[in-house]
Amino acid sequence: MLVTTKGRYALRLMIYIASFPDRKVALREVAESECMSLKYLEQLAHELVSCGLLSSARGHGGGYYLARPADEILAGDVLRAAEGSTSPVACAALEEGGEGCPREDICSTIAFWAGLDKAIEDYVDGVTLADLT
Amino acid sequence: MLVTTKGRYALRLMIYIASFPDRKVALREVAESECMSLKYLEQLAHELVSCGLLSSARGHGGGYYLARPADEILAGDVLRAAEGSTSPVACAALEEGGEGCPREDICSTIAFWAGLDKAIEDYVDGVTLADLT
DNA sequence: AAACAACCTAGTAAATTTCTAGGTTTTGTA
DNA sequence: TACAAAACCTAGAAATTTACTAGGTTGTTT
Repeated sequence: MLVTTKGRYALRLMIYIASFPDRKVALREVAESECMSLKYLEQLAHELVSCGLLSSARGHGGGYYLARPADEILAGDVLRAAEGSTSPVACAALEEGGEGCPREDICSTIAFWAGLDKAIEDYVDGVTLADLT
Repeated sequence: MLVTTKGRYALRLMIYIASFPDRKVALREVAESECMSLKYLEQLAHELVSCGLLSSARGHGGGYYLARPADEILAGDVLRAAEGSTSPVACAALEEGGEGCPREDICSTIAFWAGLDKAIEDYVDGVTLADLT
């Protein structure tokens, strides 16, 4: 499965936050409303902050808010932040700048996987968070 | 990852067999040539037979061969046979004839996942085994 | 009869994912 | 200034899935 629970949670979290553009959103609220583990959400939200998708305010009354306007955040950005990659296969030759798979020259499937990768990227990068909210 | 080792092995196995259209191919040969576990290949090949993609001949001199011409076997057929599905998420609402996810009516991401699913299906069903051989 | 190859069933080891646990630091508010 | 609420941080456990192994049986050709 290309997208795990983590990726789906990340997208739901981002959509939830995006639906309240005028205030900060505390994870406690998201956890209750979306039936997700608060502790898991905390880890996830932190990763999304690291990737520059969310900003946060600590302390009482704090919470998370979008780091950019919803129409400038791609679904692909969220999935890559959560999943690390949206690539359908773990094949070194598909990674940019990588050293490449030792079978690369004899592997007839590289181009096929690269094409699949592109089809997926094109789709997830064609939808913004604003489209989903 | 949408496609696991199993799916990649399945495709490589099918391509290998397709590259010898005039004879049966024993798995021992594939295992040695492609550096794959014979026992794992046996299980995999059996599944591909069950799904109607391969035919087999037992006994000395036996082996596997394509059940249909290579240009009538889609990459998607192979991946679905090996992976069970190529759907990027395990979301009941995406399965045909399923009962649907309990969050379906309030889940804003269903359509997004369905679209991703379609993008993937369109790609993998647009490539035949003959294209890869 | 012997060799070879598909077929079959179980189980195990490794990896990954999901989630829990128990904190600390920071900030607003009474 | 105490307190409550919230983000931040680290470690690890539980559950699941994946990849692979093990040891056979059955069928076919030579």
